Amino acid sequence: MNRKRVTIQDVADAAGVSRQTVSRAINDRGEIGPETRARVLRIAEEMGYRPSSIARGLATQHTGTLGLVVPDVANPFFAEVARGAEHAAYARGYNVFLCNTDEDPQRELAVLRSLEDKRVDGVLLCSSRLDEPTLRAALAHHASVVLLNRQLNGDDFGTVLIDDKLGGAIITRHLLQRGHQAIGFLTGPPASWSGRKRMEGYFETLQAAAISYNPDWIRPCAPTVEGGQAAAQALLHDHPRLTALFCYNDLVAVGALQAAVTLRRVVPESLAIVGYDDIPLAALVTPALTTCRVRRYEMGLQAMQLLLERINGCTDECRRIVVQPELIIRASAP
Amino acid sequence: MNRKRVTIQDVADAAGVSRQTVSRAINDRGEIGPETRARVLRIAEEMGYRPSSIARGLATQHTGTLGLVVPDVANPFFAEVARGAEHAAYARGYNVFLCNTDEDPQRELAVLRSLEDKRVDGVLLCSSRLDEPTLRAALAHHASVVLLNRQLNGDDFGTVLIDDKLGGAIITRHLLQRGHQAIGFLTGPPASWSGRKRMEGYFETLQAAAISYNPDWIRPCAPTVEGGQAAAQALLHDHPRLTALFCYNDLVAVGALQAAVTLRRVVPESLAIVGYDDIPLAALVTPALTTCRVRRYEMGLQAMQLLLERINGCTDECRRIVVQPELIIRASAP
DNA sequence: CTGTTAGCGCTTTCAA
DNA sequence: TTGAAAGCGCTAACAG
Repeated sequence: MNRKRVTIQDVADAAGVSRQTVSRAINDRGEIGPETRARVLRIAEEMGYRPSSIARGLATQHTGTLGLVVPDVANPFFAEVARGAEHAAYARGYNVFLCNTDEDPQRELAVLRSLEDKRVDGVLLCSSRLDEPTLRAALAHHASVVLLNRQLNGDDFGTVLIDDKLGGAIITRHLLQRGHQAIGFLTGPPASWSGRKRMEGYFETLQAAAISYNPDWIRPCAPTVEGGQAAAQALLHDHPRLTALFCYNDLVAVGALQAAVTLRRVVPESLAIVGYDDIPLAALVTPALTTCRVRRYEMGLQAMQLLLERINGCTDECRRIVVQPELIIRASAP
Repeated sequence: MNRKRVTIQDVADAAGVSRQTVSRAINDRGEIGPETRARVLRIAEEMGYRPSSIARGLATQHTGTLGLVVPDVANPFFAEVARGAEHAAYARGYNVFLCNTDEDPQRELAVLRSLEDKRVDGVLLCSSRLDEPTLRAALAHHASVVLLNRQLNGDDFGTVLIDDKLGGAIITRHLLQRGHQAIGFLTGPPASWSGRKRMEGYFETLQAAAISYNPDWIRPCAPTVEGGQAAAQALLHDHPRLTALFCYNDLVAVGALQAAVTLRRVVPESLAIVGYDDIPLAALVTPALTTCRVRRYEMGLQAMQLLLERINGCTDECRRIVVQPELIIRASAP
């Protein structure tokens, strides 16, 4: 089906020039006569010549490939980030390796290593779950790195962050304004940095309003519908007086919605529920979720653009992007 | 930050052997003394040596990379397929390039070409929107190809298909059994092959039951919530006597659900609605959607496994997988 | 403007 | 069992 590929040498022979000249023609370097150029290009085209990125990569030490590491592409959050990232990369002629970590640190390490072996020009690492020293070590051999949704101080990495503390504050303030005083908090995975930041926003807002809270109102949970369902059920069982639930993300909030049905708590009358992220689902469940919108596609796009700028030498200014979340009020916590 | 990479030569020098011997050690070929092997391996480890896939790829003509082409990763259907595909690839030590086509044939062509330049070992192409001759030409230079959700006869491609005709029949039969006779059909994009297949199942089932249908009950629509909303609204306006709606996918069905609210048609009492795919959303909207489940993760996984088998020489048996959809009965059409 | 000479880092012969 | 030579397909550096 596929005979041997045509190489630069084949084209050179057919055109009666050296490989160099062919190389110059296809790379559009100046130093070549316009007619030679045109002729070589025509012949290359006719022969169906396609330069091998692999050979080119070996020669130039640039592969035109990038690594995108996410916990799980099937998670709507990262799916959109991935889409934005891929778009930005495509626009600049890069291809991207998609890698799932499944939230498994071992796998994250393995993936980072394989990307290293593939000699990617840069890595966009989303929501890393590795501890600081391990992460630093794993990234040491990568030329350019952008971290999304994970902070690591003092290193030469680009960073894209959601202002989650602000998000936590926005939501808490909204609930306080609607008269809620006993607000439960499902924080997501214990290792989640964004979960902790949202919690800070929650704490500070409550303290600023001089409202006391009970540490037992705060529970970790898997960042899924099932996780939210289980955690909400347990929390509301232990603390039936809670009038509102601040959920780690929209999936958790949907789980909480289900738990509310089971426990015969009417939302929002007897229990207000707030999510985070504003995934498409948030507007489609009943009641629709009040949530904090994060522009995921734009985040992925900007993160990848940042990475590309850094690859192309800009490492000073091109350092840090902070994305502001935005309160979206719907029926679950009007 | 990152000094020059250590090469096989560096390791060879340090160990006082030839590059060959190092190569043999790391590739676990037999022809090497066990103690040399151990020593070389230890030194390589100490020096932090990582073989360059790129150089290896040039030498062996195998890159250990695969292409995954999807219309849109942010679409939950393809996100899950991508996850399954990536898992299968990872398990066998391959990396996968993620490429979005945005349903744009030009972009699909461009992406297939760039994958060719990257010398991927194989391509998993999902829901190609290219016409037959163009598709054939675009795939001609790829060694191994698996097509998912797209048929192309007589060529040396692996194929993974959903039995959509069966799906269409299953749904239609269910609706007939519940006494529906006037069943509208929102078929999705006119170019969609799966839409046509589902329609065939619909037709045949109605004919077998000697039920007449009106061609005007069948309407195309964008495969989105908005598309479903608009199309359902228009269709129900023109044909208020319809008692059931067969929707191209769950997103369209959710749109239809919204249209029903607008038109004050209570679901399912005054209008039954059925979706397709069983995305997570389907179980979470109110009323929950009756739908046809397609195991997307497994599809992606199997498709990639098929591709890997074909790459490793099995091209006769390893040809075609047909996935059976499954009726999931929920509240929207009990 | 064009060609020649060296690699890029690895594997694959083929000898020793 | 080990090593030397040659080459994968391309570009960089230097001549001419």
